[in-house]
Amino acid sequence: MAEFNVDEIKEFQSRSLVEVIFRQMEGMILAGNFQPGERINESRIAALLGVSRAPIREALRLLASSGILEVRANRGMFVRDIQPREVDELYDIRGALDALAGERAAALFREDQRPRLERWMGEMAVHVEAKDVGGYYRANINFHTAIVEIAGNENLLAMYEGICKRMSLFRQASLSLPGQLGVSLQKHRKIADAITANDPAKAGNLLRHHTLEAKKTLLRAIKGKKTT
Amino acid sequence: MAEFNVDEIKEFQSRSLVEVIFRQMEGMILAGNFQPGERINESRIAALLGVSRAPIREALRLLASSGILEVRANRGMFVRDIQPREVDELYDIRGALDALAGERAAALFREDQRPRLERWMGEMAVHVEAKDVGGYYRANINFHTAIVEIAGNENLLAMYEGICKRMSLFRQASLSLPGQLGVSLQKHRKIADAITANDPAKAGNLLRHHTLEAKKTLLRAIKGKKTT
DNA sequence: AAAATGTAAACTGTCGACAGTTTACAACGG
DNA sequence: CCGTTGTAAACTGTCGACAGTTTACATTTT
Repeated sequence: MAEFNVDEIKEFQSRSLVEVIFRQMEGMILAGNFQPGERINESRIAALLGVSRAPIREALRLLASSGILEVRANRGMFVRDIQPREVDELYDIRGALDALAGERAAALFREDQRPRLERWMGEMAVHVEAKDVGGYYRANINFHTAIVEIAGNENLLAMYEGICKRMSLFRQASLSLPGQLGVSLQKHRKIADAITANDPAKAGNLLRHHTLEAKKTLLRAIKGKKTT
Repeated sequence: MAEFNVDEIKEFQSRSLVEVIFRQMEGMILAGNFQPGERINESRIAALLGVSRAPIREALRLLASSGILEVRANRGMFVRDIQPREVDELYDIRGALDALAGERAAALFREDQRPRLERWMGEMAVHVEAKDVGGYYRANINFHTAIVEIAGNENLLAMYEGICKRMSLFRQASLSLPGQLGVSLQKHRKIADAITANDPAKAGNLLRHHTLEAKKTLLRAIKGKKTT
């Protein structure tokens, strides 16, 4: 565990305390400040944030229900250690949601939304050029999330983001990326084109296929390396 | 609000208190003991269950994150009042998950799982005969849930059940059922056959189409009646 | 009579403390 | 030297109480 960004904590007034704590903790866990498997010490966090344990516990329970933490009775909350088996499951779900999002996005797309897609296409290209795997990973997620946003289904967006967050807890999440960098760009180009051409069926199928491929590549990379 | 089933509360030992409260409250809300829009009074529930407010609050926060309750700052938790707009969203998501589940279930199906599907097929038939809309609604959900279980993806199952629970909060959820009763049985027969024949593509397509149809029927029924 | 204002009750948000369990560790026995 | 047992520290789970906000109601004003 590591330093706290106490700045945001001060914005008491509007948001409720547990929401602020929730966001703060989520950010820190996803940023890697806590290791998977590590226990979260309620008292310590309460002391660091200068609040009592009650709101901390409520926030942690929220993180547990979103799949980022794990509750063990009388032992506390632990950062979840996502296993390949679960990544497999999550990828399948993400694929189904991606396909739905692609269909709806293609159906609803309007020209003024084009920059929201092209922005991330551009960023991905830059990161491929620079061989910046981390940057590419983020731009890639942002691209897909933009599609879900355009799909205009708030519940879908919430679930999608939840799945992405959980998957990012998987230690070797970006293991398969290096090999994909080149091919990936062209696939995303086609996806963006199908959406901007208002072709739901095509966008849906491309996305379904794309996510399935990504999953296979990752799982193959894991079995190849066995780095744990 | 109404009576409490205090029986289950006694099983302290194994499960944690907030889990018991969570299940208890969830059951009561879904059973209709609380009206959509109604406020949940923490103190009253704490008194009724004979515990303090702390575990109650943690359980309620969980229910809020699962979409059953709504948090309003400094005003408390309210039973969510699901609107047609959101049912529309949830149906689309459920459709995508149904299709995925159908594909995976058809791929993984083994003969010894047949009774799990046929049981609910039988129940649906009985309820159609008796024109018992409520019973049919439950058997129908159980049938689809059985498919998701056979798909063998625990995360998918959790999400699926979450969506079904939220949809059941929609007041006119069963509005469209009466008209469907007859046709529906044959459709489900085909779905079950595709799964037991290990035909993923067919099962997936049938389910996708089926859910879409159900959504259209319901939304049409709502607009027709406008009963709110 | 309707609107505005002020006040008390009700309720949520947060806190500090205690009870019960788990964990870490030292003393003991093989 | 290794395993066992017992004890203390650490931590979670729960509680009762208080502070601050919202809500309901009675009073006043137009």
